This record gives sequence, structure tokens and C-alpha cells, in this order.
Amino acid sequence: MSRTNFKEKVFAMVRRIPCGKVETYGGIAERIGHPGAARAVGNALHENTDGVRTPCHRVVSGQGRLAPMYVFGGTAEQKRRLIAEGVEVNGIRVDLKKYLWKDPSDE
DNA sequence: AAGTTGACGACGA
DNA sequence: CTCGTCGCCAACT
Repeated sequence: MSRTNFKEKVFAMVRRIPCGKVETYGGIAERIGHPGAARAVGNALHENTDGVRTPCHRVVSGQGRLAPMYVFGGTAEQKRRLIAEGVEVNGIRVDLKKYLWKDPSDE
């Protein structure tokens, strides 16, 4: 019941991320009911070649680091998109303290 | 069915 | 702070 929907849940979560905010793989995994499945989350996003529809560039690692192997155009492209949305990207790192998306309804 | 891979996370050096 | 290893889960071969 969740196995097949796993990726679907991840995609839905990524789409829920508001502009100018970022979310971590582990955070998404935990929200969809699969804590610790951060790897599986990243794997699912890798399959998503529809970056236009799913803002996978808003998804970063737990330490605020961008994807080391971003499919579309590499970390540089992802960084570019984040900056374009108002996210301050330092090298390959973003300020999770300021840009990490938190849903007030979830808390 | 079993083994390996992969856009990760945490811990140790 | 950076690099290396083990452990996590789901998907692929």
C-alpha cells in the first residue's frame, strides 16, 4: 500500500515546497511515513526528469548541500534555480536555518 | 529470489 | 571543517 505510492508521495511533497524554500531528503521521507528512507527519496527524484513540474532543485541534503549529481545541469544549475527563487546558496550549501521549509500544519 | 546500486544520514578519524 | 565507513530503504538487473 505504500511501496508503489512511495515515489508518488515524494513527488507530491516536492511539489508542495513553496518558492524560496528548500526541503531535505530525510525530511520528505519522514513526512511521507518512511523515516530513514532518505536514499529511496533521492532515488525517486532521480527518476523525475520533469524538473519543470517537480521543483526537485528545492530538495537538498540534510546538511543543506545541493545534489552532487543533479541530472538536469549539475549542481550549478540547481544552485542557479534556488538563487532565482530567493534562496541564498553558498557554494553548494544553503542556509537550512532560514530556507528549510516547515509546514506549520504538520507541527 | 538474491545481489548490487543510488540525488542520503549519522558517526568516527 | 573535510574525508571515510556503516547503516538505512526502495528500485533495478
